[in-house]
Amino acid sequence: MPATIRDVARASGVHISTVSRTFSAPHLVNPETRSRVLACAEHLGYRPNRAARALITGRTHNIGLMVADIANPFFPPLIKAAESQARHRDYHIFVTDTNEDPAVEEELVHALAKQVDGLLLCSPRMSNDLIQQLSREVPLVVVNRHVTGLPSVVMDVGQGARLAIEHLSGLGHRDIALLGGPRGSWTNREIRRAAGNAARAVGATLTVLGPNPPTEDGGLAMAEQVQRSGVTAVLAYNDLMAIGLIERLDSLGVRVPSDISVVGIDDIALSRLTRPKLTTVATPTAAAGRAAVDMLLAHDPSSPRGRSIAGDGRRTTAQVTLQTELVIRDSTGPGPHRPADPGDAAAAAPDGVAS
Amino acid sequence: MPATIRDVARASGVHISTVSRTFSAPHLVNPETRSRVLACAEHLGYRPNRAARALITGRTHNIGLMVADIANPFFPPLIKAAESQARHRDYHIFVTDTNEDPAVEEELVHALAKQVDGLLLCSPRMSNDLIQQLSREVPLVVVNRHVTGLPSVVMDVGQGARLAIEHLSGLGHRDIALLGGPRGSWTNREIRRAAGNAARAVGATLTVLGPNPPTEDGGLAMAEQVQRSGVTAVLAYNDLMAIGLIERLDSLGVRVPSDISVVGIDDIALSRLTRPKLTTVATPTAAAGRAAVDMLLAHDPSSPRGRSIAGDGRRTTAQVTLQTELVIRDSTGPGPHRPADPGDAAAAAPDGVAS
DNA sequence: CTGAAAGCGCTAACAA
DNA sequence: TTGTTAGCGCTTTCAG
Repeated sequence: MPATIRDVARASGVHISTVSRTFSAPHLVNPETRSRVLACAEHLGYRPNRAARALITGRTHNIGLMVADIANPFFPPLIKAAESQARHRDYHIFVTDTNEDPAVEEELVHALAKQVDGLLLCSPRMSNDLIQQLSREVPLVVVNRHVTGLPSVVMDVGQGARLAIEHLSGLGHRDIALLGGPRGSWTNREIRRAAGNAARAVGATLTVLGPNPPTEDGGLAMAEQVQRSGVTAVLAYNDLMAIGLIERLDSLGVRVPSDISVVGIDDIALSRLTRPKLTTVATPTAAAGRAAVDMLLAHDPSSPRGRSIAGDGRRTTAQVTLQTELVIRDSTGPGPHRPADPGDAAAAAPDGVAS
Repeated sequence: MPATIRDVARASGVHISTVSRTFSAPHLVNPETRSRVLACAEHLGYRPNRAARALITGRTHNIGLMVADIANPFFPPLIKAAESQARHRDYHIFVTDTNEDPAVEEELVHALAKQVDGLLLCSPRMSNDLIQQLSREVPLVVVNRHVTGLPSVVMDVGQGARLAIEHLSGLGHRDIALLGGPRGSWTNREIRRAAGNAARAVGATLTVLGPNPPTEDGGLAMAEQVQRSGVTAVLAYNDLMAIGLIERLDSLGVRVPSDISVVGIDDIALSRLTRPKLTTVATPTAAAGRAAVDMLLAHDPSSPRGRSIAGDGRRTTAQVTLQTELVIRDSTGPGPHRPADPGDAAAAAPDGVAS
């Protein structure tokens, strides 16, 4: 049986409220009493029961983290960073996998609401309306998406997509395909918008292919269509799709980058290990995990369920946008239309970074 | 403000204990009353507060899952499967990352003990003694390791290592290196033992190199030593190390599999995507995650903190061993000593499975 | 600075 | 079948 506050009180000869104060408001208790209580607690292996404490304080010291697919290599670094950040602030993290299913997402928010001080929704597939509505039940921070009125952390994939298109254009590519991601993905819309604008600016044509599942298979399945489309370069919604695409192109006899250049997005660990190594847009996933936790815990400590309040009493809705970078590796090479200055992007050092 | 049991009682004109029964023992309440209560609950968006319930029942309906490194691709499929299994049994999962640090592990067990009904320790680095001692505080299930008296789920990596050595021997390799994993890893000892025995049985010499960190870098760092050692084949502690090794060997001008054959262990998703595709021992990680959750929840429901009890009242300590298989891909090829029957393993179909 | 008392949301005997 | 009562482990007024 684990020791309770009563055991400690009895052992140290004080009332339970004094033991309570020793842990939750140490400055209110006489140093001598305090050290005696602490000694007894230590000896009995006592730890305050957080659930009981939560019942009365309203703060659980738990956080929920919802991701679409734990096995998607994009998420583990984010989860790891969030868990670490939370733990250092004395919080524990519930991790849940929604299988890209909006219905599961909603149910999970309800199920976890009472057990956490807030929820991190990573790349949620629910509608904006629903997310806003759910945010009345429990504080929410949204990652990889903008939802009006809610704090969010996004990676600037738009900028990344632009850099990718400019890189390809600089290499002499004018016919580029965009391998789209899942329908309803904010990231996908962002990439599409930015890539479209960038292509227009550099005078390239952009063919959008999709939507597709954001997986290796999603890329595999599109290889023939890419081949038929006659493009000389592809920007994929993420690295996994890019890798699947390259894989299948290879078995179709299409070489990367000599026949077709491919750029991914995310810079998952894997992208450094494939042959050819993948040119990709690096997104700072670990930083996003930390930032999301920080935003959630930035609430006024005295108002358990409140939103961040600015000094003048107005609500502030923080939006963090993290920069992305283009990492040039081996899956992109010269295209049919040589650029004005041949010594430009094409000559960039391998594994170089352009931002 | 979330609705409490009292709100529902008031709205439906019954006592709170009737509302309580409606949710935790529906058969004890009149069907008409029940549906009225349910309707009110639904209308108010009421959900029982699990923390409050746990306080009195002793069951939190939470599980803790401790892994050494979330970002290690071996773990995500296990976490995903465990989370899914737990959720379908109405449990939530705390996920924590210990950074391969035994001290963090111990602290985390204490910290989570009161908040969970049990803990899954995946590849823990703590001593057996400590684990046994901690198991008196909270039910523990150990994954990837045997601890006397505790339920455990292990993959039969010994069998896998034997298959790998036999495969290499069958290809004509007689000088084989074993790239060891981290010190203190049960899996590592098991591989080493089985590989040693198998090598002896087939008349090959086994050079053990290590210990090494279980990462890509761990493999990278050993490439030169492998080259110098003069072996023609390598069995690595895991796929990550195998991939790192191949990577560096390649840049040293050593080709895989023509110069050196390499076998990994785990069959992470990545191993299918590298060039050459990795021959490896597949470990059923998802099955392990599910099995571990099942073992933890297999306790007698009436004894919140008890161990599994056999019919005759004796304790049973379940040990699940999951089979592994050899997946032959492209990183292994013929060695200098041709086998007796050339049409044997060397001719196995690509991506074939031998078990 | 410390104790007494009330109560967080809920379940579990026990009566009625 | 339902209500009453006590209390899980803890924090938080309010007195003293």
